[in-house]
Amino acid sequence: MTKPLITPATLKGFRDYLPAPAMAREAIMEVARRVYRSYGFSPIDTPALEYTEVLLGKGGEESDKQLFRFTDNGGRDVAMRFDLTVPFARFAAQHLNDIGVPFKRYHLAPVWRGENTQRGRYREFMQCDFDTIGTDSNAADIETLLVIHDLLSAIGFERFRIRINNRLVLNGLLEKLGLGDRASGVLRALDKLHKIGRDGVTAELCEKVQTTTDQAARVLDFAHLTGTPSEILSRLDGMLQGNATGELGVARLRELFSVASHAGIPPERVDLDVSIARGLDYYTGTIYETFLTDDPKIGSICSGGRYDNLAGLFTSQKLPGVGASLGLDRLLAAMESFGMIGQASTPAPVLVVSFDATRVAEYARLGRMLRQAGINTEVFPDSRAVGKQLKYADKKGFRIAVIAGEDEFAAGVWQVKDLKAGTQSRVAEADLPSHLNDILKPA
RNA sequence: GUGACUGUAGCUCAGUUGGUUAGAGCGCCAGAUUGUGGAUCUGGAGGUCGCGGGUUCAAGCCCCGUCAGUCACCCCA
Repeated sequence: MTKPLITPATLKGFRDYLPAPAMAREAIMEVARRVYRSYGFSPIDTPALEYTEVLLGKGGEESDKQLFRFTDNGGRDVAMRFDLTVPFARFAAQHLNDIGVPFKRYHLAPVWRGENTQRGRYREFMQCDFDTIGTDSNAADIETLLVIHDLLSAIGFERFRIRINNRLVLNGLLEKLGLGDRASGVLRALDKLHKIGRDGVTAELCEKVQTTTDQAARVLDFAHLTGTPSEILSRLDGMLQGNATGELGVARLRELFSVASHAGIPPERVDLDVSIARGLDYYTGTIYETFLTDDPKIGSICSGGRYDNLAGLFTSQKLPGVGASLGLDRLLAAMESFGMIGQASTPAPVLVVSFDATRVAEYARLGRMLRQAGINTEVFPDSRAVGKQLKYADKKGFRIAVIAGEDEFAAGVWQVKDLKAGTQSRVAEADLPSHLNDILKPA
């Protein structure tokens, strides 16, 4: 009588990571940590599960519907976080006395959304957030742009565009048009300009948002501004003249593009795009979206913006801030389609072949010696045929095999086989670390 | 959440108007090669046709449900 087998399966939108993609993911996380730390952001962590009331109502109705929500065994109404920003708001309010302001933190962690899946859209995915809270200064907005740029650049991307806008500009225009009360509907329609085009947006504005055709036309004229940031900004000066909100937005954008240029950000990587609005309701100032030139369909892979009052739900203390989030799993899906994920499934470049079963101690000792020299090394556990072990090394993506049998032990040397070059040489043990490093260095 | 398409070996796929033991390439395992991977040759293993029902003498193929993936909408990383 055999036990019925359980079908091994993962839930819709939840995925396993095999070694090669898992290593790519960890590598990106290490880059993100390094870049964030280089700007002085500190790590924090928060629980995956929160009281539902903490998460509800902050990201709008849509995110409420997407919550993984249930009653725990103690009868509490709980939910899994759907982003890292709302838990951060709770965290900031709760620990304000300890953290002080301004406060800069980064947070790399999975989040969960019960929405329909697609390539690059999962129900569990990793976000890499960084935020600066407790300051209104435009310097923080500018720094956010620099971080996004340095991050993508450090991951290895060259062809990407950061699209920037400022909600103050949009709000100023809407005030002038008498649409201030319908801002979110207008912004939502406008955000689709790149997708559904001018006529589509006009239709949505007139039908869903109930604007007049004249209002819709003026919104679209505005949204269709193209050119360099400074060209667009001069046009905006005229369009928003006399509106304090709009003028402030333009001034902040002007400073941002100017500083970015002085800081050496390549101009082809930053766009001023007055049509982007972001869905999330809590952004109030600068807005960022990042698209890969070679895979725009996968969506924004790093987005964020400025908000006036992060923690208003939790404290009367006003906490303005600005930040952004890298969508790690979405980025990884894009990298996979570019063939940017390596095929190696081992983090060790060196395999010590177990040639002679009576020399287990020698192989183990060598492995330790190489590790102490900073070279990741695996010792094959079984004394199988050398050919088998080399085949294993080849398949797993080891760069070097170190081999020794009776002859080598007698001569006091090791055979070093470069699996990629196909070359082999006899090396005295004392010279081994430097010899191996010479082979590994270019990679 | 709404709508559409797809699901056959580890992978990519073929499979006639429904018709007997479901095929190929690649990969995998073994051998040629008992001290050396990638190439070549020979042999071999591997399939509940996503899963569950239904129609039929007969279902990989038709119908319903379900799960998963993809695409669009919505939303967004």
